[in-house]
Amino acid sequence: MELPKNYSAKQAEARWQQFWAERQVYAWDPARPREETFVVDTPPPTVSGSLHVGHMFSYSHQDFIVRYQRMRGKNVFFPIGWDDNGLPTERRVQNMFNVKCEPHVHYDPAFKAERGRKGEPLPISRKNFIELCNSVTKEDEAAFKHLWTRLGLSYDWDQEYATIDEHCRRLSQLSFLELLKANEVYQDERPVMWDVDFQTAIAQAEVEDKERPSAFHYLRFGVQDSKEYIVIATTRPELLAACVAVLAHPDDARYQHLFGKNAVTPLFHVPVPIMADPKADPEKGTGIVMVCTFGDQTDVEWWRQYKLPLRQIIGKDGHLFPVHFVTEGEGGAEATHVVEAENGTERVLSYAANRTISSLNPDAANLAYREISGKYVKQAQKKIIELAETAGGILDRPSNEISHAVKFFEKGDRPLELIPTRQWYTRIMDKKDALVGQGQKIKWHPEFMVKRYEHWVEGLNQDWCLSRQRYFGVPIPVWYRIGADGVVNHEDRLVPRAGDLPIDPLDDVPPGYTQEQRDQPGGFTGDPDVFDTWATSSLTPQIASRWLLEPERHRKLFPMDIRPQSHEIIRTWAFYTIVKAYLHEKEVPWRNVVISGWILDPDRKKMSKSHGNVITPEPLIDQYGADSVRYWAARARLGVDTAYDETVFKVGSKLVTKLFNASKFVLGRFGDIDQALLTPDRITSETDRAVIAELRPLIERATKSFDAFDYAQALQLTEEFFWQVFCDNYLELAKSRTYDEELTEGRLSACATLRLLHRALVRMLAPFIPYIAEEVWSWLYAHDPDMRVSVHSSPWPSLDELSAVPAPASPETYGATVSVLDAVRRAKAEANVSMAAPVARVLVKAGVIAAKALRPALDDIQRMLKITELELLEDAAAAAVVVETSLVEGT
RNA sequence: GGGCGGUUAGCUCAGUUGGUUAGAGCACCUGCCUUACACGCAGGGGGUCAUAGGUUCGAGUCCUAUACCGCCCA
Repeated sequence: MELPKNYSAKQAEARWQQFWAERQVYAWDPARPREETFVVDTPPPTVSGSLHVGHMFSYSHQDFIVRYQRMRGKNVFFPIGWDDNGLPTERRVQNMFNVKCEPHVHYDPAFKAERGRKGEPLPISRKNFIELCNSVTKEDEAAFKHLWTRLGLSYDWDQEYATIDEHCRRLSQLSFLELLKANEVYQDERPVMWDVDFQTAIAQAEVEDKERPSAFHYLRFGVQDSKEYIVIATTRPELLAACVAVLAHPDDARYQHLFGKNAVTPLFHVPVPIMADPKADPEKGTGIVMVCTFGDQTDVEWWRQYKLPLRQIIGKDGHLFPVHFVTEGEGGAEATHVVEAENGTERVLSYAANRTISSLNPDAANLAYREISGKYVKQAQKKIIELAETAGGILDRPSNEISHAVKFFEKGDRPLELIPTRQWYTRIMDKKDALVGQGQKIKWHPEFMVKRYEHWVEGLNQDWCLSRQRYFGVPIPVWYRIGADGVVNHEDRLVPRAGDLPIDPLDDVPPGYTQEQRDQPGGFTGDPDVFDTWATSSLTPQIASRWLLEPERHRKLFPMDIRPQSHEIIRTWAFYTIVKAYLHEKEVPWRNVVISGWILDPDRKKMSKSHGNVITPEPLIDQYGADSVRYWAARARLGVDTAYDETVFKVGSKLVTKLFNASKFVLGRFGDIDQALLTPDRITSETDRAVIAELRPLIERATKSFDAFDYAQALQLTEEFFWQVFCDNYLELAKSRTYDEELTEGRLSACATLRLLHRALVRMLAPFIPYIAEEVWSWLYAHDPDMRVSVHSSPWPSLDELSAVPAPASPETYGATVSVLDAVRRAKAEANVSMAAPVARVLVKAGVIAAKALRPALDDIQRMLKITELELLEDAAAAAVVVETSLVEGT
């Protein structure tokens, strides 16, 4: 066989990609039983995010494990999906084409989006918007698929899915309908965490605390029918008009005499009750707190507990909306909610446009409110302080600056507000203990990661908000009846038949109705919202197994064996998936969770677009080759964050080159010899048996590591053995025998050993560096009767393969031999001569056992190091092997 | 403030469950073009294992506290 001088990763990669695809090397076989199957719940990456090295890192980790399992004979089920549904895609489309979705705009079938369009965002219809999202995700998916293929990830592409595709929409809606039947989801109108820019509700899992500068402002509240005043410290003075009560700790001596009286808000002159509550912290501010609808979660609790009125002044868009102050009794009761027709769809609004608040001085209150009405929260705050300064006697003392945690939507730019809206929820608060228990039934790798899950579940404080007021998502498959009076009855739901799924309630019609009845009195209306993207992503095991659609297949795949993922999504993806598996089947979704760490930048900072330290993956493959990139990923242990270090790619390249060269060499040594002459029983030399004795513990330890998902350990052990034991020592030692002109026993023994070791090592490196491994496999072993054409379908090395080779007479032969090699090589190095330089005389003194171990290896040692005269002295007193080297005769 | 993890050579990381003199790669220095490989081979310098206590015949490894870094949660 003619082999090139250098290995061309680029050419080899393309060739083997095609080979693997054509031969269906990675296809799952649905006919084989569950016990022989290894099932992976692969994370579908968010395709709208930018590709960076972190992707190649964690996705390679799964592939090491999967390739190992495949070689262990498992029928591997390794699907891949794309998470394209949701906000990131919407945002990407908005930025790319400078458009915005306006549901009242009519569909334009001829609409053509223009990339990089200038000017104001162009309003387009919901349908046009979704079409754009679909086309953009197609492009993004292609980019990911391209990268995954180049990286050599061994997915079964027949199992490909996308979380917005028809199958996923069907599964997601089916899951919802099942949970609705089981009363595990419900709809409720209550304050919910709301992003004012995206104008949607969000769930606890998507909240991020950010440290922000703020200030305590000290406001003097009057006390009704008294000259006294109380000072309240607040960070949100703009909510003053939404104040509904004032609370202090029941034991707080300063406020005892005030409980039961009314405080009067400054500027707006609204009387509010002064109440005692143990949750008020006497140490915070002045110990007395104003309750507003709504400043924070505690306000919500107090509002509920004391049935306080709702004075919602912040709108869904983050502006303060108009409020009218009146004398008590005038203008009717304070409204809480109204229903408003919006874009032809009945939509609940959480405030009354004509709402009123009773004030002791409505004229002054209205005058003050006019100044802040319509402003954004932040500007309103500034204005309120100005008004207080101008009015005088309100600010008790200068404000003091603080820094505190403010809740943000993880993708949002402005603090979250609590806004009462109608949303769908999944019941999880009543299952916290059970969910902790489910987490404990799963094995986490590394083990301590289970704590993150447990703490997250224990810290949950609200049910999972499922609905999002967005467009590119899985529609909530529900319609509502409209009464004869034209009012939507949210209690009176219409649901689709399972067989009709997936549906879009804004396009499709509920059973028994016609399109003409949409949004008409006596007719129906569709739920306008979509699901939280996690409502679908949490079903990846069911999506892949096809669950209720193909129960037989589901039983073969669920629960799955492993869930690989990184640690930041334990609270989202892992958590929600555990929730769904529990709700639907009281099962764990997988038996193992395998957690990858992160790639940090060289300064140990998280890589992110905003830091500008993101590294694009593809050029790294171009430069170093896929195997080297995978090697880099394999060096990092599970769960451990690793600083980005490009020198590791170079180390990977060196390993690839070394394997190429060593393989070329062994091919040259035994490639032309009839294989039948190179069977393990031909291994008769003690040196050869000694090195095989070294291979046994390697196989055992690497196998054990891989079984525990510790691929990094397996690589380290194998690489070390390959380089040091195989290349640097054994190859050199056995080399001269392989050059015997006749097919001597010694030559055959050496060649059979080279073959045995090399054939095992190539397989053991194959999960990490699959391209070069397949390349050299194809030269030598693809047609061995006990092997397969692809190294990746061939069996992982086992001790059985070595059983025909007896153990060496002495277990110390290898160690003793190496110590002689080292000593003589050191002598040559110190004399600054070539390793090929002849050695006149070497005297080895060794104890009885060591001498016995060494004797059969002397010939190999002598030939390797070019020693003219080699003498072994058995010295019962020698504690160790002592080597005296004379390079030149007589020295 | 609570929890989890980390801190080992200039850099990136191992350290097989407590056992000789703490390792590797990169970088650095010295040689060597040896019939696979100079992307190589041989050799060398370089560490108070964050700090302070403790357990033990013996601690990088176990315990306690502290400091710093990171993540998660209030």
